[in-house]
Amino acid sequence: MSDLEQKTRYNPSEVEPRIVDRWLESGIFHPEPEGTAAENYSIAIPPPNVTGVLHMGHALNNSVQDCLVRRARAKGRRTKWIFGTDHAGIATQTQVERELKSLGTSREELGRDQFVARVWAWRERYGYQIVEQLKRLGASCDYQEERFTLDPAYADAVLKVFVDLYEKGYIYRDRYMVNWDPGSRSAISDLEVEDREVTDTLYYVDYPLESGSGAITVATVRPETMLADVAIAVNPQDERYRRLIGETAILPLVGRRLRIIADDYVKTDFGTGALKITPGHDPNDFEIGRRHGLPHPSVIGEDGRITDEAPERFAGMTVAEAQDGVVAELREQGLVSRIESYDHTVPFSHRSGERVEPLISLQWFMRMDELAKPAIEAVRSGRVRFFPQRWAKVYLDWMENIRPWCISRQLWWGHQIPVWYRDGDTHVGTEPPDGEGWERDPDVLDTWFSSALWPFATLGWPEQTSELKAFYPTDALVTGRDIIFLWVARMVMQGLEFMGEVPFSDVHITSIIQAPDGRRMSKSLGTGIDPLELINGGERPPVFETGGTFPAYGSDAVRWGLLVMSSGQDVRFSEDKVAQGQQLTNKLWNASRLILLRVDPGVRADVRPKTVEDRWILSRLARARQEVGGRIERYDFARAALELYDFVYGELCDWYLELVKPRLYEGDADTAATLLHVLTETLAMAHPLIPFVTEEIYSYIPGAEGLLAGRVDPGFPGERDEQAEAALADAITAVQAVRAWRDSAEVRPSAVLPARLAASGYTELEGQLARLTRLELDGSNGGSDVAAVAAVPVPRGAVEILASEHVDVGAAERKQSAKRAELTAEIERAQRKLDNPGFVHKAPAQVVQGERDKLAALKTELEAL
RNA sequence: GGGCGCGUAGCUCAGUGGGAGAGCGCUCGCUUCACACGCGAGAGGUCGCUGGUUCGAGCCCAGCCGUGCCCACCA
Repeated sequence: MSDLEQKTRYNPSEVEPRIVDRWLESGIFHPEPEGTAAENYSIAIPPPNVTGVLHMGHALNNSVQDCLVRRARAKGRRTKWIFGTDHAGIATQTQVERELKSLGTSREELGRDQFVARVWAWRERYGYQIVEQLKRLGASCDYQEERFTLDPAYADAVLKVFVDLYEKGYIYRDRYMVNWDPGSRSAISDLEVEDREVTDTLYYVDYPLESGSGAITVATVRPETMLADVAIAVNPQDERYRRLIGETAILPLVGRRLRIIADDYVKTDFGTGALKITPGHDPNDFEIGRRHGLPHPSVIGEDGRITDEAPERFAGMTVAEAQDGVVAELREQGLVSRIESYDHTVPFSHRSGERVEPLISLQWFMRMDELAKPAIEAVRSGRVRFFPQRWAKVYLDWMENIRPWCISRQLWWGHQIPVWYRDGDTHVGTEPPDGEGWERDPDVLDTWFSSALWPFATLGWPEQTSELKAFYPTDALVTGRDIIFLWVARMVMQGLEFMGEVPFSDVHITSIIQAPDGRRMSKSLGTGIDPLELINGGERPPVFETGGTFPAYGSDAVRWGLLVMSSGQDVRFSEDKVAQGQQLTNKLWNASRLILLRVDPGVRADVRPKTVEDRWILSRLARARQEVGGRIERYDFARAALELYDFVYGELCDWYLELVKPRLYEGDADTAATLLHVLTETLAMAHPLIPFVTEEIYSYIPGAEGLLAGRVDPGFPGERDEQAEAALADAITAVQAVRAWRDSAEVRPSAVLPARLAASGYTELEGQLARLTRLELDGSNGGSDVAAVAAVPVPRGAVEILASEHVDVGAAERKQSAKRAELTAEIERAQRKLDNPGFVHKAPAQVVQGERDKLAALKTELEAL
């Protein structure tokens, strides 16, 4: 134990990796699948992208989950944190394609099989990075049962779900307008589209009437799409155009005849009131086209270039080139009557960042309305609860207006759709059809389709495994609000559909941590902060104006800091909070050193209170244990973290350890036993929040067995002791009052002053009061004969300071008069309140009495001055 | 256009009906035998604005101002 002597600072870099190894070797993170889900506790991790790296969102999210999971273990529940990674279709494919490009090749050149093999190799190379990072963070996942969304068993589950839903009529294939992402050259779902504010040019274009009597003017921000116009629509009520309905206009540059049709969709007070209809390239026009039975030619291809359905001179151009070309020709012909700058929102691909091209395409869709019904009911009835609650409304609003989901993606990395075609025949099944000539659908499923099965597919479904019985449904889901629709909602729907039970009962939506300057944390913006740089030390990114490097804060500090930052609101990252966490670990370390270096190695932790301060700390510990544990269970991690900090600093270290030092130095066995008990229970209480330092200290506690991470809480936290709490509260107030007075009287800190205690109720604590304030209260300095030079008010009386060379009476007096004014004001306020009949009659008796007591106390204090 | 948040000490944030809080920063003082990543003592807030409800409002209600996010098919 001699090494403790040397280590005056806690060094997380040395300790934490060692502790991780001990945990992993112990096997305590892997529960055997026994019992039922109702008895056990489980959480399914939001699977990180297999080739991803840990970012701040992961760090927070997993700190939260680890806190819950460690708390559950301490309560003695069989606990499983279901672990694994996601194949992340687009993200992973994009990474590999980028590499191919740098090598001068492409996926097309490699061919599908080669390419997919290449992605698997990529996964082998980078897939363990994030796993190791989670271990470093201290996340106590069941790493022995790691899942991957492309594992053979998982893939079987995905295909089975597809086939089942197809057979139920929920999944169908349709030629429909989709969001085409030219970046990934795939369709994407509505949820993967983000609107961005863009300044475009609005062109007013004259379309000549066939009759030769003038023209009809339309406004458009996308003149290039006019090449696919099939009609012009006006509102049937619009007096300006009513006579033109049924007439024909001529599409400039193309020469196509466009019927002028009437549709209520068209706003009379917007643009020119005449709308060009391009069903192939605009979602609204597509709907209008359907209503009017119009064709929907396409002039923009999936490669983002103009097709040969357009006049030959435009074919092959990019969209931007085509726009320039079209506008130039229209200008030449004098058909652009006006242009103006126009701000509006435009869809962009969330993944590739490219402007989404609405295209008509043959895709697989999933009808969601039937599946949504029970999922809505599950939240309405409270079988699934959101924390904070307001997110339930967000979920419900979306669910109630749910639309079909485009589930096919034109990628190669993912679950290939289990559908085969031959001539006009279609085979849908988990196995390929018999016979020759069948061709499999080349598309893969949206990654979220497989993620939606995560809580049960990870446990062996569709087999009826003991894992499923033991751990489904899970207890909590912890995630960010950005994937409530993408993931949470879909898990609820699929869980209900295939397991007949919700996948989790609680959904905790975490805060989002922004960069210190308030911007979104993002790699591309340069605003990201790498959690591992905080843990291990590293260069401060440019978002920090201070520059320099992070000290190696350690995981505990980062975890504590993140938890205390995330009280439910979005919050700016604050390095100070991480530093505060580090100080907490160091404080706990040193408090433990004080105890462990002084207690006799033969002593064992036990509850053997001898004094009022012993009873006080036991009472405060009981309160803190209840508070910290309760806060964690209510998903109030910020408060749990602060409660812990306040107990360790404000009660254990500032007061109890100071009070108990003399007895500790004397080697009193009862004191040592009680101290060990308090320390052990403090460590246990703190462990879910700061697991490393607590585990490390625990290993030094005499008689402590096994790992703290595997220790089951003894349960009942103990009784509160009101009498001891009141006595110490007064003593603390008194000590602080005397210290403040000493400071104001400019008394040297080391000087011992003769004084007299003229207050009641301090018998048990008089000696401590004297020691902590450096007063001599034993009466040997003259007793009642000597005149007091000052009186320091304390609860129920005063401490009278006797004449001494150390006292600067003048300085003290100046301070005292300020204090007197303050007291007088407060007395007046309390008196006024009590003089108010409304208050006395209507306020609760307890409150009125409290005010009376306060007034009396204030008066006593003023008198003592 | 609709919805949900937020505006409290110089900074980052707690605080949901009864005497305004924390961390950091700042001031003063301490090499007190666990910790100078420490200890003790302080300074510093018309709780965005305006009304209302209440005996009592940072907290509840209404409006306004500022700010952020989500949803939504106005060319």
